[in-house]
Amino acid sequence: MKIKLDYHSSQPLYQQAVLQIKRLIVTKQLKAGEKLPSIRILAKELQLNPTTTNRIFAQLAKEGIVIQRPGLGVFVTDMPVPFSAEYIQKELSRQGLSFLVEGLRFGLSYSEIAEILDQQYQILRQETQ
Amino acid sequence: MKIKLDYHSSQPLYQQAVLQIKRLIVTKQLKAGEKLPSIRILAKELQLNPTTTNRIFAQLAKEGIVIQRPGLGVFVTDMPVPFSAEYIQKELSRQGLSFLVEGLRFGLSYSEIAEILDQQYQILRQETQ
DNA sequence: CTACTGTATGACATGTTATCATACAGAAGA
DNA sequence: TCTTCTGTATGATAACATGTCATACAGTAG
Repeated sequence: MKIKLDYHSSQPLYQQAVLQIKRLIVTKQLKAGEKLPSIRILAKELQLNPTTTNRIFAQLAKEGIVIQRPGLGVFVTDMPVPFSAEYIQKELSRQGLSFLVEGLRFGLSYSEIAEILDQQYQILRQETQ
Repeated sequence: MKIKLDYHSSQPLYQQAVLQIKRLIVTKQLKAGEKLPSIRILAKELQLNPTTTNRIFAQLAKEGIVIQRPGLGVFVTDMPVPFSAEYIQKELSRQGLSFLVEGLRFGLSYSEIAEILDQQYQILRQETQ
């Protein structure tokens, strides 16, 4: 599975993995219905404990992104996002504000910050299948 | 001090406060050289323990945003940001990617996500003095 | 039956978040 | 000098997050 973890980062490994799997999904490198590696397989691949790997999938399942089926495996769902528009707006506003304030604090202008966002989007687009 | 904490949020209180003080600084509601409330005063104001309040300032001091001076108080610095361009680029790219992937996962388009960022920026602009 | 899957539990270690209390030391003004 | 403000440092405590490790249970398919 196309996941790279930074084992020296201050970001928790399972959070890094969650983001990267979401990334694979939004870029359609992982499609709805597709099967992900099993807990034990992914654990070996990422050099993590199976319990930690399970936490990755449990987090994704909690957000309705995958479904874990005993005896079968973990699959990408094709359901719509189970969150209200208000929640989405509030949550993204919080993340956007944090991103923005950090950028301004670093001395960047708004257009420079927006450009970083655009850069990341272009990278995602290139990955998109 | 113009700080509002969400005591029911999953975000740590001290992190919320750090972000809000940065926000006051980038909007120039707090200017370079200006004195912030003392640890004990802010602690009462925010209903926090002085130790927790000190953590807020210690974090800001670590990022070079304020300076703590015994007997005097806490002051906004006027120094440039002590981080390399590479670090800034990497850090903001990470935050931007996370923001972007969350938004896409929520089913928003890139322009909708960019608009949320713009909304937040307009709010900041209105606060700016 | 076997071998794969996810699930559930406990034990454990470390770090974060936060409260509480106490003591120390620098700065300023009366 | 004395008092009172300031930040600093330390130790105890608690709950939770993060992560490892091991074991057992249960569902699915060949």
